[in-house]
Amino acid sequence: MLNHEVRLDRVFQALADPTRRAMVERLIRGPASVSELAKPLPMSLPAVVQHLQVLEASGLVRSEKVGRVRTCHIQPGVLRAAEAWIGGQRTTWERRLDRLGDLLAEDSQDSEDSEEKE
Amino acid sequence: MLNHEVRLDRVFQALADPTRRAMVERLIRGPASVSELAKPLPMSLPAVVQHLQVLEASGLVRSEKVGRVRTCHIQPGVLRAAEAWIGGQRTTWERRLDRLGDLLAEDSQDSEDSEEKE
DNA sequence: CTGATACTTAAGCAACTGCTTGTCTATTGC
DNA sequence: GCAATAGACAAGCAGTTGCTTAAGTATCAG
Repeated sequence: MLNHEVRLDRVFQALADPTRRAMVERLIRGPASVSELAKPLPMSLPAVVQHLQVLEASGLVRSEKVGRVRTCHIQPGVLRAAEAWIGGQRTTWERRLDRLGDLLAEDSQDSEDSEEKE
Repeated sequence: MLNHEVRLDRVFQALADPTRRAMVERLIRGPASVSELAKPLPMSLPAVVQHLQVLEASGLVRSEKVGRVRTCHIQPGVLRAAEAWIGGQRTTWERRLDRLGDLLAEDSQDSEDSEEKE
């Protein structure tokens, strides 16, 4: 299960770099070899491979080598997990806003009864 | 406008640390002072302040000082921006799956006509 | 077999992170 | 005023990150 906290660390860490986000944006459109990934990027091939290792460690990307070419593809479930964490925070926030709204509504309607239960 | 790429960098970088995610999870339930934020965390107060600076630099959190206490609160729009980037990737992925599905459906129905347009 | 292709591995380096401790400055309560 | 509180500021330090260049290995094409 690999802790789930550590996994989120690695996913967000992986997405924190523009080069790696560009690689994700490329791979989301379909698999690619390492050199295809490297072609548009302004850096050496070993640098790209290192970014790829970060993406693989996060679980966002997998790759297999066939012959002399390594083909990389996205693992969309991990992307969804990151989205879910953020979404969870957002819904907590929205529920809190709702509760605050309810309290305000209560406050404005009761001038006859100053004590509410609890 | 502050480049939007750099902003995503900072947001994901901010979320990549478990301490900072814990601070976000705390603040999403309502504002808190620096020492309130620090209380559950196993580190010195200056360390917490440094994490707070990262969160502020990302735009995720704002704070104002009144008297001697600095009160921090979430800026939920920035959280939504990060969610939107991930969501955008996911929908691109899903559209791609749909297209692949369509192609497979075409392929399996036409044994009479081997050439499709383009 | 021979050269080109597609990576792989390793070492090195400047910059950045995530802490620490120590000191210092503003409030606030009495 | 005086002490306790809430935080600010700075230096230092081990470990990580994001590159680089240089040198390797394994395939494939002719």
